Amino acid sequence: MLSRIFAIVGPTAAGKSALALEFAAAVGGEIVNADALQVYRGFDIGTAKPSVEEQRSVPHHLIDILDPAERYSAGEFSRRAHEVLRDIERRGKVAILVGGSGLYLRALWSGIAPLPASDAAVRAMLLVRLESAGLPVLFDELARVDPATARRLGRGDTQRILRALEVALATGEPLSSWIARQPFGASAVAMRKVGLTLPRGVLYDAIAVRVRSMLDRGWLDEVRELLERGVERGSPAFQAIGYRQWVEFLDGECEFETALQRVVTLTRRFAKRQETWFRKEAGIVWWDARSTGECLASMKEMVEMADMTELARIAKMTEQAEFTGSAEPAGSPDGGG
RNA sequence: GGAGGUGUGGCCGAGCGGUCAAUGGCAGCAGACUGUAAAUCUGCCGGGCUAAGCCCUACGGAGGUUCAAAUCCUCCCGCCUCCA
Repeated sequence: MLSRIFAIVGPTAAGKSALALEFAAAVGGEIVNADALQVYRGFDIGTAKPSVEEQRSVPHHLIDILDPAERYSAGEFSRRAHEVLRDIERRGKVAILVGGSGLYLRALWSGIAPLPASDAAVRAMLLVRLESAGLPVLFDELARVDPATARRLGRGDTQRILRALEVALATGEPLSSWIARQPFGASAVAMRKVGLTLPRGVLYDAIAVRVRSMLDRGWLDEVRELLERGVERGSPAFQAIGYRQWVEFLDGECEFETALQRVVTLTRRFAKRQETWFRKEAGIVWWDARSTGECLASMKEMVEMADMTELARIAKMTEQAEFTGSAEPAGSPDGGG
């Protein structure tokens, strides 16, 4: 069963999707998106979403499930992924998680604490206070209500300071005690983890090339359309790298070349952060993304082995059920290659 | 040909006699990360060491003035602007 769930991870532009597609086609698998932005409808080119043909050729899950204004989160992903995985397992298919959102994967792999979702009212109040009082004041407040978390966070970490305060205020219980009750690792979904990577320089070049190709495929038109359709510039989906920069360009706030350079750079830094994250994640088997043949073969082998042990198990059960006592021994776990 | 300006670490850009291996910013590198995570944040960032200290090489090049120069002077080289 372990061998029937896979996760293909690694930095952006390493070729995770392509490998997943090939693997899925070979073993009749289904792809589960583990990416924070591919969930948004209409944000296709810049998020490197699989094409419609690709999505038709292999079942895909957790793609295009939200409107740009809706919020996604690690917890939400984890819940939905559990469901999808259970479903795929029930159908006896191989599940292939693909994505580069480290926290999301960890939430699934290690079980994220059951924190309350973001509370809009509390959040709005905090934003007002941030505006009027400033971050240092909010940090001091956090140090009072949740000293453990305050100690952990940087004084300039607006995002986490707000979230920690939000949890404490909304639930009356500090974030640190929520986490203490169920830290990472308390529950887990086991799977085979495959990491795809490239030497830094090669990866950076690949990113530049891919950004260009996204433009050639009409990325700018896509952004233009989203704006025309009335998608708010501040909606969650617009935090995807590139989209914001193209909006600035389309709004006439910067030159095309400036925006382009910015997009490439941001993507590189993102890829670097992804590598930092996955590097320390335990249990990932790394492969050079330039030669995925071996990796693919290895994954297929794992599936075959899993199938065989499954067959052997079924055979054994059948044998026992027939209880013919001295019948010839049926299927055995070994076999040809 | 004449007048003026300018040349700083990978890039941009401060500094204009000592407290300068040189403020900032960018890029780069490393790290953190519990519902915004493609987000957010932190550290390092000339080289070498028996590293909270020391040594070396550095502010276009060569000289010079000073106890002391990226900072002042002379010449040379490159770039820019204006007048011819």
